[in-house]
Amino acid sequence: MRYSSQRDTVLKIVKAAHDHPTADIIYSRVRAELPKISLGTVYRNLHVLVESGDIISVKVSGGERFDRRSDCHAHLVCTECGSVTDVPAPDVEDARRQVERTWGYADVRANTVFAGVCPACQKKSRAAR
Amino acid sequence: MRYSSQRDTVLKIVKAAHDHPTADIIYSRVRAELPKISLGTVYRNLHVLVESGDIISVKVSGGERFDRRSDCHAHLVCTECGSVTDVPAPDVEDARRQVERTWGYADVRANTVFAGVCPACQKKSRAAR
DNA sequence: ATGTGTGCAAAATCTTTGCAGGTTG
DNA sequence: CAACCTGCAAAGATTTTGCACACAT
Repeated sequence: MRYSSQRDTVLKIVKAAHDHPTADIIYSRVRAELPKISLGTVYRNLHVLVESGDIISVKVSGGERFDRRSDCHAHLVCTECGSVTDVPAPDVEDARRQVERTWGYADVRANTVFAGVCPACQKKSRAAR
Repeated sequence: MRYSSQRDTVLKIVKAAHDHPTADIIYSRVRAELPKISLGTVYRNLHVLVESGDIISVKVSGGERFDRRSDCHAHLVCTECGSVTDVPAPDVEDARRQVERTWGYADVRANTVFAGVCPACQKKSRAAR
């Protein structure tokens, strides 16, 4: 993996983000520093960075989002507004190992996603009635 | 929700499937019985059926897949071939309640996805070397 | 009759890729 | 220099939607 200012900036932007941005949002933030960068390059670098483990990708309804934290944690998604929040990961190590053993899968990683309605959206839907 | 043969058939096909098919695969299976059905109708009905709780949708890399089972269980995804398998859900009830309480979210549901390399793909990648 | 559901096709997303030229080591 | 990376734009893939007509209740 070779140095490039584009990759460097993409990484910096994701590491600075606390809102699990989409590729498109990352694109617009990176453009503030590198106005000539292309969306294709952003996608290519995001995937390289996921591959290298510097960042992680979270699949939720609405598409792929990127996460500055690469350590073990779970996500809490609002089903109304789509916001994503980091939360501590529950311990599923026993289940993980059991799945690995029982189904013969290799390198099994576990991923927990909680989904519900965030306080702001609860308020909004109460007001609508 | 009103009756239609299209919705009825989509539901029947998903309930009969054990392979977590994509919308497109469901489309082709439904067409065996209803050759005139359109892909748009399949999408519309899949979402209605998810909404009503008859089936569930699983988001994995590569898109949305649909699951005949609507009861509590987890998924095991192969990162190579993308196959999806049902596995027993680990107990994350304590964590779920804690998230609900701590972040003030309503109706929080938990979802666990395990990802690894399936036995068949392990074999394939060993053969490649 | 009335409101839902459908087929069709166009459009809207979102993501990937071929290519020619630039950059890094 | 050789391998890698980029910008651009076109192509892909997937999902949604407007419309006029049909069907269920």
